[in-house]
Amino acid sequence: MKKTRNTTAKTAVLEVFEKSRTALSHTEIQKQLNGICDRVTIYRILERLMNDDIIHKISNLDGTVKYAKCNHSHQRVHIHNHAHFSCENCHEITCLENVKPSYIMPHNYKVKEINFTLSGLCPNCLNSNI
Amino acid sequence: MKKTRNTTAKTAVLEVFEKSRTALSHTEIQKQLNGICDRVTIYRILERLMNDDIIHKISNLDGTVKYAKCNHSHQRVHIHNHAHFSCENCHEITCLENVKPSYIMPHNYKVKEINFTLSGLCPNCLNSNI
DNA sequence: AAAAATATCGCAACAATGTTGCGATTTAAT
DNA sequence: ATTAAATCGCAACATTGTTGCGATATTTTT
Ligand SMILES: [Zn+2]
Ligand SMILES: [Zn+2]
Ligand SMILES: [Zn+2]
Ligand SMILES: [Zn+2]
Repeated sequence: MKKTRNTTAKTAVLEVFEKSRTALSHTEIQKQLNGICDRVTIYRILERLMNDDIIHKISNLDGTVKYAKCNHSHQRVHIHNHAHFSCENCHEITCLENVKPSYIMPHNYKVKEINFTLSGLCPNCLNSNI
Repeated sequence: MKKTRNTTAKTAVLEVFEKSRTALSHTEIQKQLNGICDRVTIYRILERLMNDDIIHKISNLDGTVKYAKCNHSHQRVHIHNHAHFSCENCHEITCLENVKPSYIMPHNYKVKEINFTLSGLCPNCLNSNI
């Protein structure tokens, strides 16, 4: 396994995540970075951060992909089994760290990862009475 | 609401779904149609079929999007709350009609749709001892 | 059956997102 | 300071999905 390095770009990306309450898409990250580095570099940084279990990927029903910081980084077995919420109005995606689905699988499947995304209206947009 | 029509292309797409045991991507459908119609037409047919609750969309963690026939088409309230399984080896995606997650949401969220996709190894690939 | 209305289609053009190769640069270890 | 390896920028490409518009096909009306 390669050893990852700390670079200016990587630090900048991490700061963007630190500042954000919600999950971020590649494009949103790029905008906030303000030209600090190339588009491709961001993709590569995101990949490294995922390998290092520092961020995780969230894939939404509409096909959009976002990333969020893991705030449980140092567990022995690192699994993202929490749910995510995607607001159809403001398009924000947030981690619901405390929402974990329970389910019963048929035999003969080996489950390694789950992706549980709920969509609808977030508290903000619900109150705005859309 | 527009009234949808039955066209050659639409019928052909439906036949492809009928023949398939697993969910299909736009590209896979296109290949099976063998040039019967344009790429764009397939997108438009898929959209119509989704509006008519004949197929549903499945979005995978790796960002790929597939479609599958609904085999519960004539319920009053049409919701896809079943899980899907995505095999990391053969990349097949199948509906697990009987697997439905239970979960507890915080207040103030209005959930309209869920997307629950599990990934790992399907029975076929598990037996092949990968 | 012919005419009118409208849903669908094909094509071309575009946009967004993600990937790859490679030489140049930066980082971390010696 | 030297060296090895990871990272970067750039250009080029691939894939996926969208839009506009004139042409075609289907359905409804007359
Ligand atoms: Zn919202
Ligand atoms: Zn999360
Ligand atoms: Zn498989
Ligand atoms: Zn399904």
